[in-house]
Amino acid sequence: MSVLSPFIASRDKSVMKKTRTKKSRQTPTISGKRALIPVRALDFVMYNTKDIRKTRAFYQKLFGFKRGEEWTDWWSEFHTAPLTFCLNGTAHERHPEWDWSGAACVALAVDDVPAAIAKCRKRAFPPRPLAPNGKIMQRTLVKDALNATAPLDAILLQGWVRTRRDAKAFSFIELNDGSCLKGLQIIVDAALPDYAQVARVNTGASIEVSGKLVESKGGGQKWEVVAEKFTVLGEADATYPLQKKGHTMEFLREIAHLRPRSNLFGAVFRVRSRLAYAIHQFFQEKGFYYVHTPIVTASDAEGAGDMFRVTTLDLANPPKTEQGDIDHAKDFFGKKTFLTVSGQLEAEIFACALSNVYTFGPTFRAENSHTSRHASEFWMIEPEVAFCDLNGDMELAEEFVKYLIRDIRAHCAGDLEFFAKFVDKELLPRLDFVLDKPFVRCSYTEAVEILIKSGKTWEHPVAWGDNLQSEHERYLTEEHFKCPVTVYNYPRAIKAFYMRQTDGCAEGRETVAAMDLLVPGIGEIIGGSQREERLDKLRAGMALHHLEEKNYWWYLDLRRYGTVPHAGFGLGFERMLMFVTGVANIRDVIPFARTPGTAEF
RNA sequence: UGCCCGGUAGCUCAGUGGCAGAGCAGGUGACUGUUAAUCACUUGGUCGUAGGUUCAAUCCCUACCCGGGCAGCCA
Repeated sequence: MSVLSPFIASRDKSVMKKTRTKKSRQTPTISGKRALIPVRALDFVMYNTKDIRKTRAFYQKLFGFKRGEEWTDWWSEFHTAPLTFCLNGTAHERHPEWDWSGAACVALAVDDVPAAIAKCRKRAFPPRPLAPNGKIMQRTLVKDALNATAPLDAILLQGWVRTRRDAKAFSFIELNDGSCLKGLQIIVDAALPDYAQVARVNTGASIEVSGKLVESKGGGQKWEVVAEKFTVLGEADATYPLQKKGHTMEFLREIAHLRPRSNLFGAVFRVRSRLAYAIHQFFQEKGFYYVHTPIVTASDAEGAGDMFRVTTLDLANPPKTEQGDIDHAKDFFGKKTFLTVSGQLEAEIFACALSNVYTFGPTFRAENSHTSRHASEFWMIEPEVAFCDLNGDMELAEEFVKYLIRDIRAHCAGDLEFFAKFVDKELLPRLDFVLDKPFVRCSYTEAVEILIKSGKTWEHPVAWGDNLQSEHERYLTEEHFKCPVTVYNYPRAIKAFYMRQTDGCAEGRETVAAMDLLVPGIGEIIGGSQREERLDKLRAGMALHHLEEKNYWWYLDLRRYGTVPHAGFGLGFERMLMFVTGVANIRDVIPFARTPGTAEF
């Protein structure tokens, strides 16, 4: 077969009309010696281009064919080779088997029409199954199929095989498409013409099945699908790492590209998605505005851990000043820059304009932490509220945490049951307990007294003025109160410069309006404070922490012009997710975790 | 970063100073409306890497790498 000449659909109104019919979108059609060959969205460029020479130039550039080469040459290559190319900066892979459905059309004049059509048919995915009424079937998600209220004569499912069990006259296939935890059982009768394909199906293969949704004859599930058409889309051989047997979390972490297909991680990431949604919903319902704070920042001393440097300087040969130091003025931003550890200072700016705001985005800590609850890259939610004091802040934090738990309880019930069964038996009672009870509020000073009176021997001794250690926080929330605890009013010296000094403190017992929300099992999940709104006190705080005012001129301006009391907090998104799912390691609630020494995927 | 534990088949793990083991997965066959199906047979290994001790090291010692736990730092 050879293609004689290109024919752009838009140049011929009659052809253009045909391209818009549904039928022509599915299969090539013939009109005299002209074949209508459906192509995918990319080719819409051709379809819409008025000037054929521009189109040629576009494809010349795209495929690198030279002027004078026959159109035929590159066109045929276009249709035979899987191509990778770049359009509008996006890399696409041209799969050799295209799904023609929904495609635009380009008309070609060919000398051997049947051969051209045969070629196209071969390249396209098998045609979408037709329902009894002749319409193309739409895919049904497993989640929706399982919720069916009546049998269905025609259903189309696509997904991945979890397990196959062969019987004498048919096979059972458990299909999962990630839409929910549960899979759907597929029955493939050995008499079916497609049955030969079942032998190619192992755990992990991707398949497409159409057939009838019927009530299951066996126990264990309400619905099952009796296949009428069965297609293997992608095989998975014996090297597929996910087996039917349970895997350790550590092993699954090493195959982060496949672990979302496991029950546990599918559930974790569905809940993660819902939790993110619930966070926005909570704040939006309360009239908070969402602020995007910068990820690259020049503020390097917020007292929240070590920061990652951001630079375009040649590290092997950096520009130097006359004194021999690295000349940061020559760097991309003209100064030293870092990845942010918090959006709080910027959020304060917006709170002092829009009143109620929140941020929700990634933050970065270059701490060399090797624990189950620290990551180098994590997401944080930071509400900031104008005209709000510490009490209002604590109330908001409590309401927020309870709202999120209630939302996940209501919308992720199936996934939570799975966690309760396999991850943390106490999960559901604990979540309900948290919902029922008001959080305990306890001042730092009271907490220190409780710890001293406990009679426990501490690895780290308790003394007023020292930070509460992990063991102390755990004792308070897990043993003493057995409930989430908000500890507030911490010693001034151990907290950040921007926290509001408490009025009327005794000499040597100065505190600031800080609060930490501690929850059983995880420890600190929220840290927040009322911000110092008085210019003179803020400057004193900066002096105490040895910070240079010139680096915070804009922050100080907020106190110079129309200052207001305001407060906010930071909630670690992943820590909340750990609390809600019972998953013990932060690396297992992040799709692709970044921790010291690990940035795979 | 400190302390502790671990690294043996694709996965989960036993094991011993003297020929390397099981279950699951894979393969073959049987059986079966099955539910991580079952039964029989079977393929599969530089015992993390590099040194050292020893007649002999997967095992004992040292260093390093990787993973996990706890602590610090924090959310």
